[in-house]
Amino acid sequence: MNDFATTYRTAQAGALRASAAGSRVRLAGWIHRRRDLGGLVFIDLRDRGGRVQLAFEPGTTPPDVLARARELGPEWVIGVAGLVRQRPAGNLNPELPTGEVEVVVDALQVFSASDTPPIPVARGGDDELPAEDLRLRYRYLDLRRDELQHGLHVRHRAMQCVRRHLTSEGFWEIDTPMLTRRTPEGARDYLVPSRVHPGEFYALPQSPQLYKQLLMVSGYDRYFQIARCLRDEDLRADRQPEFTQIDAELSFVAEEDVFGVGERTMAALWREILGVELSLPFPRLSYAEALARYGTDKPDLRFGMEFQDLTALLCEADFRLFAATRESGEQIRGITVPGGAALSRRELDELAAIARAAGAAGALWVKRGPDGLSGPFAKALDEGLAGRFCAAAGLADGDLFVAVIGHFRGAAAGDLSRAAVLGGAEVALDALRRHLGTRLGLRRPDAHAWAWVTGFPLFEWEPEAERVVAAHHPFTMPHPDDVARLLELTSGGPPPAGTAAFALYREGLRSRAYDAVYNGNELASGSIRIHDPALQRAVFRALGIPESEAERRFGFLLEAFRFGVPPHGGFAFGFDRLVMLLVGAPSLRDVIAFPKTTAARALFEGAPSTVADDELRELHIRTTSA
RNA sequence: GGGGCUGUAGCUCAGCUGGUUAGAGCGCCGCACUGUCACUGCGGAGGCCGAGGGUUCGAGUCCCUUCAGUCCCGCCA
Repeated sequence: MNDFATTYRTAQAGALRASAAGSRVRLAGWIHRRRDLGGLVFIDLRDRGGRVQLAFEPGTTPPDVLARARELGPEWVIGVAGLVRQRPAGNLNPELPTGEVEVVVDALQVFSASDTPPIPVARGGDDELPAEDLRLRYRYLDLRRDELQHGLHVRHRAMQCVRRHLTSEGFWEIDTPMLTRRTPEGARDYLVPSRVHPGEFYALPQSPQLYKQLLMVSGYDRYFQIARCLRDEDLRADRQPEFTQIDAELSFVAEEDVFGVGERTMAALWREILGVELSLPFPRLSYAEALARYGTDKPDLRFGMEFQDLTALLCEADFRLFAATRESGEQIRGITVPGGAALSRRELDELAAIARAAGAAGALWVKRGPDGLSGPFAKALDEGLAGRFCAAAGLADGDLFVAVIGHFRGAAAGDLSRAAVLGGAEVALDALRRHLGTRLGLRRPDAHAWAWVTGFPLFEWEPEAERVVAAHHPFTMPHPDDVARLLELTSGGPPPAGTAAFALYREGLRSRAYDAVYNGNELASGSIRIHDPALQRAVFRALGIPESEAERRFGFLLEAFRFGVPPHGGFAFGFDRLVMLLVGAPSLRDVIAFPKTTAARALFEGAPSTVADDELRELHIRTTSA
């Protein structure tokens, strides 16, 4: 056990407890707050371990020390020596772990003074935080606060926990290059100019994807890395330009093997950090099922309120909007909200606005009270239809039903009309489901609803470019039931383009890609990879990538695959997001020591920055603006 | 690339339909105070109202541009 004793101190200030009473200590740290009562001065001394009260009192503290204590300001770094003693009865501070003791100081040394801090470190309970730009500009001060220190402590513990666990499952931690080759697919790369090769650039890795597959080819069997990844894309509260992944890859595995490793790792984390025992295995949910039941590939499974398709029933009603679906082929889907009839009229009106904001034409609601149904379309249901509607929707007294009309994705594969592909009424109903879940307190922070979502589509359609792209990445193994169809569609002939490509997409081919979802957050994704060169060629052909181009882009991986590839697959968990959720922080910035702003600027050190012309010349770079 | 919100004292904020000397709390400085722990009391200093332009007799307030932060859509294989 480390007691933090050094040349400057005998103990950590924040670690003092009643058991230390009676002993002499030397402490060092920052002045958190000073309370000068005239004859008597109290100072809260802070170090990484917490805070302890120092008492400067006449009689014990020498007069010159007491006088100098009056001159000290917040955030000065001092060292003191004195006696730890039990606080007088009635003067304990139950708020502080050190609150039973105090240190009566008899010697004081100032290591360094501090200017008045531009942002406060010691805050009052309900003070607002300073503006984000100031917090980032003075990050070293913000990091002194308990909340951020706690976030980084949990981050450290989580990292060690993951390393310990994966090591126990036979994984080797292997690091991979930061200077790598640009990949045209996917996110924008950060580029690094080469000085020795004029006009050539490295790219910083978006992920160690290709390297970890090469490690499998090399026979390393089980690899992991807590990997830094960099993507030059626009940011969000939960997206930073550089971020950290728990990246792992295994050989000779199928989905279930990968899921087992992933969920045992998460179970270890939740146990270590939250003391919560996750229930294993996580539920598995197909992508199609997730879309049909929740309208999203990352459903919040802490509560029900599943989508119900009542098109056939409701289009019988004497209601123009419903009847119109017989012509348009749109669907009427909705959710039953238990106890939702208690919502105010104002809240009910708000629902349509939420649906519109999410791209739907609106939302319709009906509630069931003691006197039957009421709401916008209640009158359109005659007694018989109303009865069948309540039975079908499971609508009990006090419940609310909210419906959205439109084209819903997630119908059976093969039923993907073009409108359904591009539509997205499910987005609106998902927004309503999440809104109502929050409103009714169903998204409890102490509930831990994990799931693996499987069988993601193999391809996505890019409408602007009129082409098919890999939904996950081009090395993702197609779903076994869809391989035959893929080979059939891509056998011979030129790569499909335009309508031929769209027809291929419309097949709804599935892949062996999967996500881990937690309380409505996507926290990991991965896949079983292709290890069969013929199948890989078929996928490239489907993607419209000629062999020569595939060779140019991914040559080193394809070449490696000619020399014996094991079946393999893996996952990557978003580590920053995990930590953010584990500590309940509102932003990724609170669990990263030195984060960037949403404009990808580093306010503390001032990056990015301009570079002198002669330095640019050395890198063979000429800029066109700024 | 698009949209919303924010920018007034070191910090957090108020400042009405445009009106004379721009306020509060915290912090800071000074004085008093022997059991405080967001100490308390009294006094004081502190403002280019993000920047630039415009409208007006007059702009913190209205308009345009721009910068910064933030949230969202697009984007993020």
